[in-house]
Amino acid sequence: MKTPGLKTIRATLVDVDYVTKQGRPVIRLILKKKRFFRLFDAEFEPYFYLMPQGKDFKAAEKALMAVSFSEKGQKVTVKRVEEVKMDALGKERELLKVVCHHPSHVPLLRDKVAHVGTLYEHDIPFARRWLMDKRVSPFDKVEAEYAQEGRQVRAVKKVGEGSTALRTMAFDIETYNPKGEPDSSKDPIVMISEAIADPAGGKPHGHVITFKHSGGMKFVKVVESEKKMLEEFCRQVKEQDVEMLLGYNSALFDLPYLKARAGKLGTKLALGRDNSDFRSRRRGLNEVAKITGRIHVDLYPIVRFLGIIGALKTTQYTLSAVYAELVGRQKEKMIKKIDVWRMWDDNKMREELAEYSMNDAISTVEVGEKVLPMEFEMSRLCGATLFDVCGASTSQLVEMLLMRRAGEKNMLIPNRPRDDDAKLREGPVKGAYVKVPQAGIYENLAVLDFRGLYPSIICSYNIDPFTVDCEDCKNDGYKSPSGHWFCKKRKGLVPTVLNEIIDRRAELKKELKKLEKEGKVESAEYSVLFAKSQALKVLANSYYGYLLYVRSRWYSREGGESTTAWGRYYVQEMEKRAEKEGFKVLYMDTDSLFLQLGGKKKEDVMRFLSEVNKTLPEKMELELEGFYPRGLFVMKRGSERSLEKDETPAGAKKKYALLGEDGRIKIRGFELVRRDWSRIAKDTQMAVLQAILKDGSKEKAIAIVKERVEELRSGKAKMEDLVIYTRLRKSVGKYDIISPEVAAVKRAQKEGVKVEEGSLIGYVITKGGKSVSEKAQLVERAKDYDANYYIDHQLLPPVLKILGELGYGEDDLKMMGKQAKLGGW
DNA sequence: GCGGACTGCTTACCT
DNA sequence: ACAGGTAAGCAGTCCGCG
Repeated sequence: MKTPGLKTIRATLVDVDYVTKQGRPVIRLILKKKRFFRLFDAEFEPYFYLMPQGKDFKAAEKALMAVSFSEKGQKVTVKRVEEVKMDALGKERELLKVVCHHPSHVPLLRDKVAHVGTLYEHDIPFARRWLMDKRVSPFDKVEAEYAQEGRQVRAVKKVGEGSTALRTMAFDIETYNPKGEPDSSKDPIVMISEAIADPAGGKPHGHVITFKHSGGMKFVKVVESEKKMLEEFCRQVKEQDVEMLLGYNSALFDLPYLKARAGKLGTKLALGRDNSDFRSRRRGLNEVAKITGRIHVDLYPIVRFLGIIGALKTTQYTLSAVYAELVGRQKEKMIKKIDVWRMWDDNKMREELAEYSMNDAISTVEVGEKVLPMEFEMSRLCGATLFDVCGASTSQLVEMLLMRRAGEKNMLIPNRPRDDDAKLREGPVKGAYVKVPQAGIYENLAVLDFRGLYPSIICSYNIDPFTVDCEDCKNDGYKSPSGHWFCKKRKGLVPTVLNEIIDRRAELKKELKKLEKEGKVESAEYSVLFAKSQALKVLANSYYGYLLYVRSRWYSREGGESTTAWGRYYVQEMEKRAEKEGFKVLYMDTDSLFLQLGGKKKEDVMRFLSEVNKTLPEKMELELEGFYPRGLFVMKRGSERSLEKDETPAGAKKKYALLGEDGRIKIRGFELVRRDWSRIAKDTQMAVLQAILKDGSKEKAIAIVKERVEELRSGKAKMEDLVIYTRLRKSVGKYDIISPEVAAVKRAQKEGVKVEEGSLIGYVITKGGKSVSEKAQLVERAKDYDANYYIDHQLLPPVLKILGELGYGEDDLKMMGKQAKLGGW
């Protein structure tokens, strides 16, 4: 495509946003070739769709064109109206496309034209709309034709996959904090560290900028004052031509603090390419910050997101905890944040503080290297900027992708429900099936599960809000066990997109396997493919939840109900077949079956799998999760009594331990995987489990328990092993019931301790008081501990449950409990 | 007034 | 501010007993 007077550039599209110039919106692109390169699009017009009430399109058009009003000094009118045909809410319809002068007019017009008809797509962010309509995504390689004058884009198209390599700097600040929390109106920033990522994948390197001598290390740069330090930091960002700036909680802490100090000291925080600082914007619950001409990414919300979807095991989201898990080793330098001010004041400690600070910035880069690849892929996939994707919830990601595909298919995007409509969608939906296990120890188990059960059902049965109970397919649609049926003629958007995701992921997994065979696990190619596969997995697993999410655009209660109904049907069908084959089905949860092999062999399991898979719909597959020499299900609390009647003891659901063939133990649901149990209880339960599953030795197990009881009783237990952690989800006053953690917080608050809503509370049960709540004290304030509580309520119950399965009689266990109470060991 | 049974609130887990 | 299913502890209440 060559047009006279136009230039062409091939580069990676990195970012899109818009500004207003002389009242008109101008799309701004950042492309990257060697450096960032800006292009503009002043021609792109904001618009929305309108479905007129009644059939009179001409009258509607007239009414729209007649709208004219002023708001905040600007005149608002409709620029143009076009008639369009779209696949709208399940059928072909005519609609009006209403073109406006400015994106900010859309919400203003919304109310003024509501009487003409129903509005659609009136809340699509303008830059995203541009990406959708131009059919390009961030991190695509694009070819753009532009007029040299004003760098106006005339045409843009995707020509391949772009590079995600950006010049990346991470930064971190240390603040003076004599009061615990720093106060930006008084307390200076004492150090700023910055680390530059090595494009070749090596260790990051960087500097610490400070204004007092901090040891003789090379990386420390001493300037005269705090003000000079801020200026030096900005100068570095500029000089290094930083394209991506990373921080950890930088949107909420570092950047605002830097800005406040800059204001106080009479200087500017010139981080942007236009020397501006940053702009904060609320998004959902969290705040995000944009820096002009660079990509600022706060890793904290990303890490939280990974935690929520279960990709991270840590329950603490401090940089060091996250670093330890992601990078696989402890951070080199650890200090307590409370000590920063003391270290700064101490000439001998300042060097250590500088090392710590440097280390924080370096760790931030490394955490970024672990979590960003998936975000890049998500951005490419959903056609939304990194800014939009980072820290977005799974429902937002699913929705971004659906909206994008809807646009490509000329399908109208359904509206998000209003608050009151969302309320109407509330109400219970029957979910998965869970089989009650029989408590006991078993030998030779096989665990089977359906690969991606819900996604495969949604695809196989075309489950979508606009295919459900379709009139044409009343008699020959896909009939779900819940009584609804789904169209066989038109494929819904949800299953279409989900299908693409599943197929693409299957391809990627093949490629990954191939690379694994070639020993290329460490290669860059492998990590890119892995990140893609991760992004697809996150999305695929979110569609079912999204169907039932009351605020979703593609909500379908019937679809969700049918998905779980089919799920229950298939997993129970597999149970019947397995039993018929001669396996005993011990336990099932949602998509999995635990078989007891009994006299049968592994080959019988494999044969069973291939047999049943022949009969399942194409997208559905039952897989072998693994073989386990031993497994344990424990009694449900309170079901001990039924033992007297010689009934089979009912096991607890969602609690089991399996011994793998490799000797590893897989544990689900036990106290020892919960953070609201003390470490001593969890460690002991683990030790007992090991002794029993691995060694089959109850003597060993009992010895461990005795030892720990003695430790507690004699007062030798370490405080840190006694802490119970619980999240304080509401503010203290809002609780109907004063549980131990709430009582502990209340007591601490009375003495001036500040506890934030949503923070993790660590408390210890002490000797003072009658009820557990009265005895609870925050760990920092606890002086002693109540040995009896820890023995009877923490240590013994979890282990007795396990020992109970070893034929260790109930009476023996009771004795052990009593003896513990009496201290008679 | 007491203790046991039960309910409801709450958290964190499983898939 | 993605879904439902589940265990479990503690507070608080109810109830029978005396």
